[in-house]
Amino acid sequence: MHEGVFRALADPTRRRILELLKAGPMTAGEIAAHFPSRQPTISRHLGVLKQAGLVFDERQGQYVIYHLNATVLQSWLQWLWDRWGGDHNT
Amino acid sequence: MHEGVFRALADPTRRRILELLKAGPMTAGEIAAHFPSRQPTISRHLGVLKQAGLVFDERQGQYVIYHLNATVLQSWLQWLWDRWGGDHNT
DNA sequence: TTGAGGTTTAGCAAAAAGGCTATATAATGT
DNA sequence: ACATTATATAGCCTTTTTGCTAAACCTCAA
Repeated sequence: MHEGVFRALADPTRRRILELLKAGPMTAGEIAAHFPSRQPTISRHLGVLKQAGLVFDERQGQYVIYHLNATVLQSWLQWLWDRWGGDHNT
Repeated sequence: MHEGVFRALADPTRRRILELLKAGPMTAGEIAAHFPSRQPTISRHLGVLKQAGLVFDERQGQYVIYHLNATVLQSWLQWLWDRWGGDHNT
């Protein structure tokens, strides 16, 4: 169920992308500008994140805006915690 | 810092190994017996988990007993939650 | 010291992941 | 229709990961 999430998070660049998006939505181009990798490379990372459900995109004119999918991230974290977390009472 | 953990958890077999060890320590052989893969293959997975700090081993005679390292797992989870978790008040 | 059981290491082949360039697609403005 | 900007896809190459077999390494018992 959360397999894609684990795989997606395995890459440091993808984790940094999520960190970026935590601050708010961003176009693909803006995201790419934060990394040394080429635009198509980042585009593919975004694809992996999207397929994992960690982000979603929204086309706005010629731009594609990426959003963090906090819900999926949260539910994954919850699932993790349930399985491996210790005594967090709630 | 937690890079090894992310990489280690990316593989489903390794995650299942951790699940197994949650129930208690186990010898390498016992662990391997739970999987279709060959024993050397599992041995290498154990090596990856060990390097990530997620398990530690203890030789007992000819056996090598693997333990889950709950501490490392916990601190990784904590770190995750601090970064991406929502409003868990504590 | 030899033998057997348990585990790891080496070395290889196949598959997956990541990066790049070139090209395609989408929307915009002229 | 055409050029321009933004993004995605294709195709290629290199590196990493994974699984296997064969061989080495440890420990125990005889």
